Amino acid sequence: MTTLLEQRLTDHRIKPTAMRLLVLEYLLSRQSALGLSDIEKAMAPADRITIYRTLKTFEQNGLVHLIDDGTGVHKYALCDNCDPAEHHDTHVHFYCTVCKETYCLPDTKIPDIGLPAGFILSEMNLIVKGHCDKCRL
Amino acid sequence: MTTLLEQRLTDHRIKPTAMRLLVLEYLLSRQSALGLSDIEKAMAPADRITIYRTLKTFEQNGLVHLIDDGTGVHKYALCDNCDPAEHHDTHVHFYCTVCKETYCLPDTKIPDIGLPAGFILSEMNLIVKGHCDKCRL
DNA sequence: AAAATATTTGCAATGCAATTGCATTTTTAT
DNA sequence: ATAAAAATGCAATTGCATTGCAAATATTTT
Repeated sequence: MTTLLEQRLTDHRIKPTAMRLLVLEYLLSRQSALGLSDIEKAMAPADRITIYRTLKTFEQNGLVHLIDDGTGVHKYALCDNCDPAEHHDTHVHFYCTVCKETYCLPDTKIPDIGLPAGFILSEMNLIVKGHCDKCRL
Repeated sequence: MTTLLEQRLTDHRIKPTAMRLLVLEYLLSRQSALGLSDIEKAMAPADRITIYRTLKTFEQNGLVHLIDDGTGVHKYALCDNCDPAEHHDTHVHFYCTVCKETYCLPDTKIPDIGLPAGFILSEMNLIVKGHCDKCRL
C-alpha cells in the first residue's frame, strides 16, 4: 500500500525514502518558502547535506522550485502545477520584511516586458518586498 | 582645477581619493554592471577590501546602485539619474546567460503588480534572463 | 607649522551558505 | 546470494560578504 505522500514522490520519479517523505511532509505543513537551514532545524538531528541533496532531487524532478528572494539564501517551495519534467512557475514571489517569510503568489503572473531590440528572453524573476497580510500594522 | 571625475564624486559628497577616481573611471568605461571581483581584477593589485568599501561609499551616496541579478554575486552599476541622496532606479536588469554580463535597462520600468489583499509593497526587483543583443545567434 | 583629529586604506580574520569527495550503508537488480 | 546502483553521512572546500584593528594619509585646530 502506498500513501499519498509516497504517491506524490513516485509521480515525480523520486524513490520514497524516509528522509524524502519527512522533508516533503514538512514542506506541505508550511505554506511559505523555506531555506535549507529552516528545514534542517525542523529535521534535527538529520544531516544537513542529505536534506540539501533531497531538495536538489526534488527540484530536479519538478516537485519543488528554487526561489531567489534577494536574501542571498536559497528558498524552496512546492510546485503547484509544474510538470514533473519542466518548471513553469512564472509567478511572483513576495518577501515580507517583517516576518522574513517568503511566499509564492501563484495567481500573480509576471506581466510581459518590452525588451530592447535584440534581447531575447528566456526567464524572469520578480521579487516583491513589503509587508504581508499578517504583518500589516 | 577639478576634473569631471572629481566633480562627479564631490557632487555626491564623496571625497575624491585616488582609489575612488580609479574605480569610478573603470565603471564609466564599462557599460554593464560589475561584480567586486571584476573590478578587483581590473584594479590589481589594489586591495579588495578597499574597493569593496569604495563601492559601498558610492552606493550610500547615490552614485551607484547595487544589483541582485540572481547569480548570488552583488553587481554594481552607475546610477543614471538617482538623487545624490535617494535611489530611484526601478528599472529592470537583464542577465545574459551567454556572456554573463548584467545590464541595466533604464527605459524598461517594472509594471505595476496586483498583490493579494493585505499585502503592502515597498520595493520590487525584476531580473530578466536570456541572450543580449550581442549574443544573439 | 605643529599638534590633534578624522578619514581612508590594507591586512587578517570571521561568518555564512552552497557544494563536492569519498567511504559507508541501504536498496535494487541479476 | 551476489553484484550493481543509489542514498546517506561526515569531512572538507569554496566563494563571497563583512568586520576589527592598526598603519597611513588627509584635514582641522591651535
